[in-house]
This record gives sequence, structure tokens and C-alpha cells, in this order.
Amino acid sequence: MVKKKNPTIYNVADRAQVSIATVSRVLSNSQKVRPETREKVLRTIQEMEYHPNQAARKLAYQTTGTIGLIFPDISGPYYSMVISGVDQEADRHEHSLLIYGTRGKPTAHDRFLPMLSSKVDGFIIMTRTVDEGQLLNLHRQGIQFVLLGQRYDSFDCDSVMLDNRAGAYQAVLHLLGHGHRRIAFIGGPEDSHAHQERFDGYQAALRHAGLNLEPELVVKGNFLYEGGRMAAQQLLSLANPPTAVFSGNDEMAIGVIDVAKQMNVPVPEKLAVVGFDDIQMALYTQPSLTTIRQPMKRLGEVATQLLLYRLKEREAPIRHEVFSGELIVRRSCGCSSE
Amino acid sequence: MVKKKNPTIYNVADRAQVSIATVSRVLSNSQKVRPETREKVLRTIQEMEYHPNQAARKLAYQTTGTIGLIFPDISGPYYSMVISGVDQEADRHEHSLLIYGTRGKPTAHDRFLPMLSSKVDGFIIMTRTVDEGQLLNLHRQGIQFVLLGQRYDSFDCDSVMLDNRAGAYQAVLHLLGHGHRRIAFIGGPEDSHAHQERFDGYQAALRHAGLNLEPELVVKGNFLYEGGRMAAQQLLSLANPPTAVFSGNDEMAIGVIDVAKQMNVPVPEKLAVVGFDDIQMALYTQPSLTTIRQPMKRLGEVATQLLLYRLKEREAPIRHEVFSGELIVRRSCGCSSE
DNA sequence: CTTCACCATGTAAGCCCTTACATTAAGTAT
DNA sequence: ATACTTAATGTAAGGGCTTACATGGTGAAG
Repeated sequence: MVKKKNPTIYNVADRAQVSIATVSRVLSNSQKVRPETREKVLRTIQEMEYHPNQAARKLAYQTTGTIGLIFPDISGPYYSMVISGVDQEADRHEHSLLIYGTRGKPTAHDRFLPMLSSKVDGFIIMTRTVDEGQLLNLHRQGIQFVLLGQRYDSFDCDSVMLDNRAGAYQAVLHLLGHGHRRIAFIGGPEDSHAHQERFDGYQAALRHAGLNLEPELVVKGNFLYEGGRMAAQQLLSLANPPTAVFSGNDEMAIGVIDVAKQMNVPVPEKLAVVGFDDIQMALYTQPSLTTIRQPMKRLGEVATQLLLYRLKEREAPIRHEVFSGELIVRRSCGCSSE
Repeated sequence: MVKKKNPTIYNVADRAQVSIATVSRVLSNSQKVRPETREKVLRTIQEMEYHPNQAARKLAYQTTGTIGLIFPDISGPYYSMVISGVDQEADRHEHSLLIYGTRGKPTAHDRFLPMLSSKVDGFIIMTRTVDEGQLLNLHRQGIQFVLLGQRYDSFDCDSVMLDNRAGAYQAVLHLLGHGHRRIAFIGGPEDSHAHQERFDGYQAALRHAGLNLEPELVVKGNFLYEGGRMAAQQLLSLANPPTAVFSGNDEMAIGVIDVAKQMNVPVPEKLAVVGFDDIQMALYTQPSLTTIRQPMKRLGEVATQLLLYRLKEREAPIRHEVFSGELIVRRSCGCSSE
């Protein structure tokens, strides 16, 4: 098998007996070309299986047609869903998608961000490890981006968010409605925007019910299954354990349910559990998990739209899209539905 | 905020009072540069926050430093895990990752493949929708690739696979060991390589036990939860239903368990279930799911290594990495362990 | 039949790098 | 001191594309 050198625009021009400018024009549809000429060129392109070199195109055109996505870790159910939305929407607009999982190594950013920057037109940023300074830098370089699931005080830019606070509030309210008074909260990483807002909502709901925050009922988690387990062990070992748990996300909530079972604490009878996200798994746990649904795929889609729009209209006003979470009532909260 | 034009290698050269060649050399570390000169250049680069333009680099260098990944759909647990492995390994080798989910639209390939081709050095291909002809084309254009989870007869190239047949054989053997004689099989899409091999293994195990294939016990699925549910409904409605099910993957197996519960068929007492993949969820079902574990992340890593190696050594002999599945015994098969 | 306008197409510069080759300066051997 | 090697650096030619500007040819208007 011989490696065939790819044809260039020159080869096409030669064969079609026109200039490269004409070929370029039919390619980009930018200016009028006589129909027959266009035909001829198109035919030649077909014949030679010519495909424009994207690197050269980008160099001349100053645009890549690809967007970058930066996130912590793809393997979780939440991120993979969001990414799926981004992927789909990018494709719909004929853009490619470059992804980078930070896997919690913030130090690497200095190296990879500039690296990626010249490969993409803009970024969707889903991680807190890119800090405000770096964003500012990107901005100065003319790289556009939108933030997904977070926002910074000092730096205003397009963003897509879920109203975590309202969602959490709703969740806790539901538990209060079941009559619970000792409702625990399992958080995520302290620096997580989602964590902070959900904790806020939790507190607001308690206040609304005239309850005080009990420090022993607030435990730190990590948004992972194991973290949920550890938190549950801690909570259920309390002299006066909670009767309900609002978990910062579903993965941890599942950990809680499993530990409760092992410790012979029936869910929801002795311990009601509500999660957050509505990952696929939430439907299949025993009992099925009551939770706040995030439109994950939609978040990805909208972030992509925002970015692509900004790429077109650099001076457009900044937009913040905020979605509401939806309470999905299943069985883990004590409702008997389903 | 003013958009600052990015500095080019010329600007750096000017400021550092050297030629662009020298700058390029310190950048690529390719040839000797006097230490003090190097210092000066490096300092200037720092000061100006210069970052080489990747497009230009690629154009000159004829390489992108990015690899492409083509898969059906990222949102499932299997693919997101594999992709995570690819992402990690690519990063380790300072390569970027361009992803494209086909979402089962084979027709689009003609458009996107050439498009992507010029943005990457090579591909990892996880989907059957890129056919042999297209692979041949890529190959002729000098684009390298490795196949993950599949292989073609007419076209030999690097590949990474799981030994699906042996895995399935092992799974069914385990059920036979429990004394089951009516063991159903739920398959995936007919054109899926994984499906075919797993079905093969199933049949081989039956033969080994001197059993005949019962057509009514073989039902078609789609590797999704809902497909598992439908298959289970069909199987459990049989006049003489199976006492065990080997499901082509875990997602369907979970569907089977749920339907069995709803139909008051206790698992594993009246219906033993074994899955395939060992997705995260498999651990959390009730009862927990016995399955064949695939080292998903590892598959992604190895595929990446293979590709990067081939990019370096175009003439190296073709390699096929085959991994073995591992039987993970949990409770859905009737073993009481755990 | 000339002149102008305009449409279709061509020419060439530029996008930002890498690298083969050319050049200069310094060091070594005689 | 001279001729020659070698190390450090510069010059310039691509790499494949877009696009401003130049050119040529056609039809309309006079």
C-alpha cells in the first residue's frame, strides 16, 4: 500500500484548469463563480478526493472550527451526559470537539491551556481549576469561552448554570413535608460551586422551617459513591441520627442507601434519602432515588450554542442561562409513588 | 478589555534581537543554541506570553499532536470509561483528543471523516459505522488508526480487543455450574462484533455441556436497559421459561432484574442473571450483578499507546492486543458471596 | 464603433511556523 | 600569522489556504 500524498488546492486548480483562487471560492461559496466553472471544479474535487487541509485553512482564516471542552473527569455519569450534549450540538454546527479532562491536576493548566488555545476557537469550561487569572488571559488573547456550572464574581462572561440553590431548597422542603426535622446534608468539595449553592439551599430551607443548622448533621463528601458511604457511616453512628438525608449528588446518595441497608436501617422508613442530578442509575436503585433532575444534556447543548454564537458575535451582550432543577419523586424519600 | 493580538515568533525574535530561526530552535530544543542566547529568548517568551500557533506549526511540521476518537455514543457507561482511559493516556503523551460521536448516523461519515482527518494524526475507531472502504481510504491518505473492540477480515491493522467469546463462555459455564440447563441469551445489535462473539461463546458453552441451542431462549436486544426489559418480558412469558439468563451486557441485565422483580420472579432464586462489562452500576443493583469484567479504561489506554507508537514507527509490525474478561461473582447468579 | 461598467477569474501577499542551507565568528593546528 | 574546522546564528523557501487587488472580457450605453 503506497502512501498517497494528499492533493492540494494547487493540484485541483491544475487539473480543473482554473486558478487556486477559483477553487477556494467554490469551496467557501464566498463569491460568484460561473456555474459551469463551479461544476467543473466540484467534479475535479470529487475525482481527486480532495479535502482542504484544516491547518492551512485555520492559519489563513484564523479560525479552527473546533471548540474545546475542559472538565474534571469524563467517567462519571454527570459529565459524560453533559459532554454528550456538547458533542451533539457541536456536530450539528459542523464543529469539532476537543476535550481535556483535568483529573484534578490544576498545576498542569499552565501548560495545556495555551497549547489547546491555538487548536480551538473557544472553550466550554466546566471546572474550577481554571482560575480567574487564566480566564482573563484567554480573554485577552481573543479566545472566547463560556462557563458551565459555575460563575466568577470578578469576571463576567457567558455562562450556563443550574439553579442549585433553588433545587436544593426544593429537595429539603420535600423532606420537611414528610415531617422530617433532623435532615442531614452531605456536601461535595468545598470549592465546588455546586456544593456551595446546594448547601445554601439546604440552609435556607431549614431556616424557612424554623430549624437550626445542626453542625453534626452536615458532613463533607466528595460527590463520589465512596464519599457517600463514609458520610452515611458517620451519620448513622450518631447518638441521635438523622431521619433524612439530602445528599449533594446522586452518586453519594446511592452510597448512603447501600450503607443504610448494611446497617439495617430501612430506606425510606427509618432514613429518607434525596439526591441531586438524576443520573440514570437513580431509577434503578432499591428503593428508587428521589432527586432533583438536571437537564444535563441540555446544559451541554446550550453552552455550545452560547459559545458558537459568541464566536460569531464577539460584541454581543453577555448571557447567563439558568435552568431550574425538577424534583423527581421516587421512593427513597418515603413517597410510595411508583 | 482590548483584544491583544497574539505575539508571533517574529515579535519574539525582534524583541530578543535574534532571528526567528533561533527562537524556533530554543522552542523545539532541536539544535544547539548558546546558553545565554537561550536564556534571553526564553525570558522574552515569558515576558511576551508567547505561545506558538499550533496551526502554523502543524502546517510546517505536518503533524497535529492530536488524535481522534470515533465512537457511537459517549453517554453510556462503557464508552465513557474507555474514553476516560484514552483521554488520560493522550494527555500523558501531550496529545490532544478530538472526539466524535456518530450517534448511529452512518451517512454522515463521508462528510466528517475527511474533515476530522486533517485535524488529527490518527484515529481510534470504536464504531462499526466506519467501514472497510473508508478505513482503506484513510490508510491511503497516510492517516493511521487503531480499532478498538472490533476487527475486519479484509483489512489488517492495529487493534485492541476483549476476548468476548472466552468471556461469554466463562459466564455461561458458571451458570451451568449452578445446575442451570435452560439458559437464555440476550444479544445486542446483530452487526456488533461484541454481540457476535458473545453469542458464539454462549453457544460453545452449551455445546460443551451437551445442550442444544433452544431458539426460543435466544432473544435479540440492543445493549440498552429498555432492550433488556423487553427481552425479559418475552422470556418470562414463555410456557417454559428459562431458569437463567446470560445478558450480552450489564445494562440489559439490569433491565432483566427489574422486570423479574416486577413479575415476582425472585433473582437469583428463580432466575439467575449474569451480565457482561462490569459497569459501575453492576455493583449497586439488588441483587448485585455477576458479570464479566472488561478493563475498559485499560482498553482505552492501550489503544492510545498503540496509536502513538504507530505514529512514530509507521512500518512497525501490526499488533493485536487481546484482553481477557474476568468473571466477577456477585449475587445475581445464585452465589451467596458478598 | 468606442467607452464604461461589471462580472469572472487570476496574481500575489500574507497567516506563522520549521528547517535546509548559507554565513559569520571563533577556535585549532600548523 | 594563515588556513581550516566547527559552533552559533541568520536567510529564505516552503507548507496549503484565503482574499485584496489586478486583469481581461463581455454587454450595455452612447
